[in-house]
Amino acid sequence: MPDKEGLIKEALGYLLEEPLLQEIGQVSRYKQVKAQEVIINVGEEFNWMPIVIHGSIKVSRENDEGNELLLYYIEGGDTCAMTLQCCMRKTKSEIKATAMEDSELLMIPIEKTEQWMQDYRSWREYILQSYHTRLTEMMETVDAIAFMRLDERLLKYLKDQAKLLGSLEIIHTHQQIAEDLHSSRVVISRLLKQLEVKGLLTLHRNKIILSEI
Amino acid sequence: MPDKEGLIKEALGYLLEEPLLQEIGQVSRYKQVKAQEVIINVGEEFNWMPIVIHGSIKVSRENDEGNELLLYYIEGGDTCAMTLQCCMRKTKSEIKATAMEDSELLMIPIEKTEQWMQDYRSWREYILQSYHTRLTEMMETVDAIAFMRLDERLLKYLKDQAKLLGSLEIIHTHQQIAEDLHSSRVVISRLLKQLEVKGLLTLHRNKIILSEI
DNA sequence: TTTGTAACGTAACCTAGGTGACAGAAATGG
DNA sequence: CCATTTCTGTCACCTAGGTTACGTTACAAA
Repeated sequence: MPDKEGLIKEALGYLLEEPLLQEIGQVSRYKQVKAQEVIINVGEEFNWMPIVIHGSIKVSRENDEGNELLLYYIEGGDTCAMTLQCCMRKTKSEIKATAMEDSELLMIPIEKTEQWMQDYRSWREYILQSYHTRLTEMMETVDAIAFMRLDERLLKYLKDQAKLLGSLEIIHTHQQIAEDLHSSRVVISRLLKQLEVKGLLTLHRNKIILSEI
Repeated sequence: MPDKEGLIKEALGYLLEEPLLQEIGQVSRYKQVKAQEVIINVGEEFNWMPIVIHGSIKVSRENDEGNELLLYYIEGGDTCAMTLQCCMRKTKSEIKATAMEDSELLMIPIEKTEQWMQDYRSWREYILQSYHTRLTEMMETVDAIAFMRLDERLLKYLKDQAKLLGSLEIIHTHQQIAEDLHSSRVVISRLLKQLEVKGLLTLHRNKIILSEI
């Protein structure tokens, strides 16, 4: 177990009040997840509210027919409001959360969150801000699906990944990308090849290297 | 001016605490809007948080190139969390809100909302519930755009409208429908004709009559 | 009654993207 | 080393939906 208090302070110190940080230190559970690990799946119930203190999480939607679509990412310091609500109303999750890299989470027992809404102004703002960020990102997602062409979405996807993981090398198969964008492998291969011809990236097995962000 | 206290009690009485209802009565402004009236537009700032007490509001996204897309509806008793946040952070609206029928709104001054978050449990729950509902509806919208075919979306759209306005007669031109679904008039006419041939509806000038909900 | 206009119908055509099929290249595991 | 799997490239083909174009209705105003 690393220095939990230190990690909390580092990740959340600029967002939350000191006494709240201490409470978090007392009641939260520290958890490490490996890259590609599924943290929550559609239909599951969940009694802890996760806060990402290090790493990044991919949140996607999956419907009954197995169609999948990437919705947004959660980075260090963020939480997932959708999960929060899933906890508080004791409803089932409508989303799937997957670690994009090895990450560290704080798990907060839900019974605390309601109390903190009452006691801490910074907690209220944190939660509301989280909801707002998620809604805004959902809008961007809607924009992308509704208004952009697949090749533009693909390029945006690659650049987002690069920014998030801080590397121009994207370790993915075409199949994985196709799933995130809800397309098919053949189409992704085709469009990637076009982007390569334009000089925007180079293709390798399991790996794509962007020329620039 | 109608009996504002009565309206408030009727629309929000089962959601909010009595003392809060009284405060709302004191500080809110009552506003009537006509059908098709634009309540908020993209890029505008807004200093009041609206609560719909009667009628229904259509919320849509519009981007720089003038592309439009229907996101969700707000019905009686609901508020628009996106607007709330737009107020609290003093940021510009990312959405457009249009009255679908003659409607009545309560306008709450934003400086109250933060205070109420502290004082009233029912207010906190109301706001969080609103955010959650909006997020859930955004997910449904994403599902629809990403996974459904246009004819299915069109039928869903018509049924949603019928349910919302409580009538099988939908007063819209094909052009208006095309804008809400981000398609083109020709395509909508084509698909409507197909649905008519299948016996699911009948077509008239400015009007579509559904066979059933 | 005529005339102008907004709404609707429909045909011909185009393109983005999905599908199936198959071959070659790269890794992996005995 | 070979065998197997996994990934990628690239055919040919199909379909949903967008676009252009133009005619036909319905209705309102004069």
